[in-house]
Amino acid sequence: MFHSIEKQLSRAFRDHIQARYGVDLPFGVEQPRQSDFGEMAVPAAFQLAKQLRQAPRKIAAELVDEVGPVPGVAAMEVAGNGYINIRLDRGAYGAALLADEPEATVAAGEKIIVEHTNINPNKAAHIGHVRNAALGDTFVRMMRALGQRVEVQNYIDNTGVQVADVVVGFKFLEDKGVADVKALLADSSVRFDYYCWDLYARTSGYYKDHPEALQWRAATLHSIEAGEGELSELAHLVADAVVEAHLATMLRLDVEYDVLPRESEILHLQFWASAFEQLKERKAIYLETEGKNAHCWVMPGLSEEGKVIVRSDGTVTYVGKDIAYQLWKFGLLGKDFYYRPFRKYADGRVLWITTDDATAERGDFGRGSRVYNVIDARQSYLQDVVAAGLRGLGYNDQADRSVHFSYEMVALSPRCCADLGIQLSEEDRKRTYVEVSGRKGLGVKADDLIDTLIAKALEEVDARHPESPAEERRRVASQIAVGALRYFLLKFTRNSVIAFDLQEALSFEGETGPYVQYAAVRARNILRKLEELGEKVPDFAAELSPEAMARQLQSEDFWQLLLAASKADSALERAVAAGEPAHVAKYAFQVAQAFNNFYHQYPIIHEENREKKVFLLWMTDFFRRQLERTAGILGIAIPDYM
RNA sequence: GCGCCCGUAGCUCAGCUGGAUAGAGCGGCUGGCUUCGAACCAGUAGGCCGGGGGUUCGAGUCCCUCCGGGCGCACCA
Repeated sequence: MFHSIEKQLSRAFRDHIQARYGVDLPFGVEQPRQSDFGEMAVPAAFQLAKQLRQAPRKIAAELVDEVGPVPGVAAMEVAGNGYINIRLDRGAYGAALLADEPEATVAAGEKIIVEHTNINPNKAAHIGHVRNAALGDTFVRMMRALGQRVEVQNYIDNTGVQVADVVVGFKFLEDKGVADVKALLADSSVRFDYYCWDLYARTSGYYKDHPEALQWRAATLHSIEAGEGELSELAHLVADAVVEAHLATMLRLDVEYDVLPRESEILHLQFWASAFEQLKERKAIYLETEGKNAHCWVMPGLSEEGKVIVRSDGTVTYVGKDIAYQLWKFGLLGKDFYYRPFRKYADGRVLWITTDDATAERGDFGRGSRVYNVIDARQSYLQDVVAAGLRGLGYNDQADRSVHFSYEMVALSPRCCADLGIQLSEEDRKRTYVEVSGRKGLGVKADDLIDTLIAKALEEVDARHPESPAEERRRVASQIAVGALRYFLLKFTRNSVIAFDLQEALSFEGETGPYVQYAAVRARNILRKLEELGEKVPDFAAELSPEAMARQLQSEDFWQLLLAASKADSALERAVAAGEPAHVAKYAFQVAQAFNNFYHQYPIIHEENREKKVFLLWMTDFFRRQLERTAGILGIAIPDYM
């Protein structure tokens, strides 16, 4: 509601300024610093003053006189040295919210592709991976909430060096073959992804002292590429099992995908060959004849030496494959995968996986008009190379619509390392944070963290609801844990490095997910309590006349509360435009805060004046809906009780 | 050396395409549970927005410069 008035207001002023002064003036509707200035402010007179060479206050006065009425706006006044402050018609505003008029959403024509998670399937997921997934998943939910069509891809690099290193660990360090690994997989006392976590760190360490062991890696990669031999079979065993583990971990956090494109298919279906032909044909890369990159195919431009795309031995680098993949996402490659259904989520959504089996189905994946790659900031150079590849092929539009949705890493605070018993060097101890490293096995595993959070939440739930069934308490604790974790990772803006602190992440008070959940639970409790007392939740539309609504909203307090609760669409649109899930998190917290304030200050069920009571109940229900919806966009469920 | 990011309250961070008196959480201090459950609420202290120039009617926000910190710049992914 707030947002639709914002849009109408902005349009009215823009049209009027265009007609009256002949200027197309892009300006945003602001929110005044002080609430007694009104609900919105238009700063257009300042910008116009520059062009018209007149005093802003005079222009503002003209605008107010001439712009004409805007639906929902009760008054406009000139303030300061040229602000136009807007006062809304409170009764009409409340009545519109009561009528629950649906907001106009964007017509979903084009498809947006979001790639996120993208964890190498060779070890357990860690906290940094969870930030990636939380950001990607939330951004997807945000766009879907605006009515956009979004496809979620989780790319699986099942043929890369990292998988190969774990295979090397199994085969050459532990002398385990296919049968042994299968036995390990069948052993329910072993968490396979954890096992690989340690093994990967061990193999990486081994290379350091035994550089000759790198030939094992080469042999493994060769076997994988050829698609034959025991090493290749081991690689598939490892990657498939770890992918399963990752999907399970992510499902705990309510993260789901539409399709899993795998590198093995990119290899077997020769995606790279098609991309290579295009790149050569359009001269986006050239064969270097001298210098250190001699005999390599190189993409010029980004650095002095250029970026090697094809090595002198003829193999393609990671970026090369990524260019092919990016071309496919836009439907520009001229090739497609085959697909088979991989699993069905509880909500009915089917997750597909790619296959090279030509008898399998064709699918409706890729061919996006806009692509977001959720990848950490350290890879921005490589993402630039990919975009440059598109440009080199003449796909400038697609390059522009190819967004590196970057975010900073999750590091560990020194205190957190101490809590986890991680030994630090003298040097690291002085730093404000320590970078996690899969190679060193240094990091917080996602499942461990979730388990710890659930245990802590369960203590709280047990203390408060000892009478509830254990299974139910467990579910509530799990929802609280996920709420806490997702909120914690989302409340930071993307380019802020998170110095992960266990104690902070375990907090359920203040600006946290549980705070938001608690507010929603309280709102529900009131409505439930009412029914327990033998009353019915009123038919608000029937009982609250426009006059009654206007009367109640004369209270400045109520008005401000309702205003705060009704800005979801405005907040959401800004957050999507800025690409910042943190803005939604912040908004959710503000609504929760407003509700807690309301809850504390006004007895609702015991209110004796009928009109006021109905109004208060409506406010409670309105807050509840807004809290549930906003939390839902953050991927945070509301427990039955807390 | 080159490129990107960061520097705002004791700590962790917001601050929307430049706008009115710089905000929140935590921590500190003071108060509030016989009430719709206190995972809550109210109050309070705490700031040359890293330094210096500039652009502008107006700068935490844009430009330049310096200082401090982080991350990239492989025939690894």
